[in-house]
Amino acid sequence: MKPAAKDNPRSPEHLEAQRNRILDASEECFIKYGFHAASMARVAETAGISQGLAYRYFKSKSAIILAIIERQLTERQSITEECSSAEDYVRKILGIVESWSNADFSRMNPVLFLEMCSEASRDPDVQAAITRADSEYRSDFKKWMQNLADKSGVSLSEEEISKRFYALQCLIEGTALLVTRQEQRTTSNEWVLSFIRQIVTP
Amino acid sequence: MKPAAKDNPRSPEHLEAQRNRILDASEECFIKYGFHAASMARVAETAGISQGLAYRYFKSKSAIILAIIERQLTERQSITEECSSAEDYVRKILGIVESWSNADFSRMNPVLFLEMCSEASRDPDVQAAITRADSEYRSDFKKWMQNLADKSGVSLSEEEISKRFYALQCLIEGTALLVTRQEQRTTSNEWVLSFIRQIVTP
DNA sequence: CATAAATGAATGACCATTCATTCCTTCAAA
DNA sequence: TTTGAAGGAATGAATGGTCATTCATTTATG
Repeated sequence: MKPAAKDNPRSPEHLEAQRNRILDASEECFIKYGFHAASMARVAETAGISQGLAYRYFKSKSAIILAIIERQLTERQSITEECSSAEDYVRKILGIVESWSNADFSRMNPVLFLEMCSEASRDPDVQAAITRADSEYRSDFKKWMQNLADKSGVSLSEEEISKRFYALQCLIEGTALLVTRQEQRTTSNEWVLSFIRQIVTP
Repeated sequence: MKPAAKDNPRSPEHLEAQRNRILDASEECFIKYGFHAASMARVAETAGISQGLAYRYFKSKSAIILAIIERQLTERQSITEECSSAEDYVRKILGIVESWSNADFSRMNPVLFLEMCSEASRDPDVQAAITRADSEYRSDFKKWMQNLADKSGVSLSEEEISKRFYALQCLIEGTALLVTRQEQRTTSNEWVLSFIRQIVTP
């Protein structure tokens, strides 16, 4: 019997695991110190590897941030695919906003998101990656919203759905921005939740 | 006759002008490169002074970011004071959101705002400064909203107004976050404006 | 002349990236 | 089954550069 593939340094599984270890460590460090203030030395230390090895897996430090965006996109796609019903979709969105409001950042970290947006305003590659992610989200939302409208016998134009998506983004990302600087939440976000419900009502 | 005080290096006016020059240059550089990636050399060059001089006016680089927040707070206070009527207040808020949507960042720069929030998640001093600014904004809003409710004969609790303010912040800051990464706006933000109007309706 | 503003070169730390080297697995030949 | 060569994975010290901050010195004013 062959040894377990996972422990074999030559196996594709090992390579991908290493890659993910580096991405995990990078996320951790970017959140803790910020993208520019996080050194590759600390990323390597956090990942438990040597500094040089990181450059076997990623061409440069900024290549890592692109890979993080890509990975998040992939993870999200699998989530979307497994949520079949329309109710699932909005429940998932509300779930993320509410978990953030309760300082639960396990699903998607708002500080990391901020860090990426900051970088997007300067690095065109990062901007392109995020724009691509945005349009995937939008097209998902369109599909879902169109379907919901059809069931209610309401007709919604492409443009109308785009406007709603823009408002939805504002609310989600506004929440992300707010929670990054509040030690503890004291205010309820029921207005935000009510607005989100308005948006998803045909 | 004495020479004009403005050109006199010993006058308090000159000292404050220098200080503001450094703050202006810092804002410009933080927007352009990000807080950690902007070097003091470049800040000094942008301000047209020597590197050492910046340290006569600010103890350290992070002291500058605190001073920027303080200065914005001061500027905003004078704006609030000069807007007497209730209509003025909401017109001002709508004006900011709409100017951002039209890529006009002259009033308050969203990228700079992002940079500060990022830093707040790591530097407690920055967090404290922003929290202080937040509560000034909130107390302004409370005063204004309470007044508006009274005129309409509606009674609004402190808590209710806090909730509305939280939602207002979400919408404003969500817009800020979105505009930092879109090359050109294609979507109208009429839903966002409608939500803001709901918030300010007693 | 005394004093404060301003300079800019110097300092020591730290950074991203590279590369000569070592470690480890594979696999074909004995 | 053992051997050893081949080559990819991993190391970590070295490199060249940049950074924030300091300070001896110069400049300008009252």
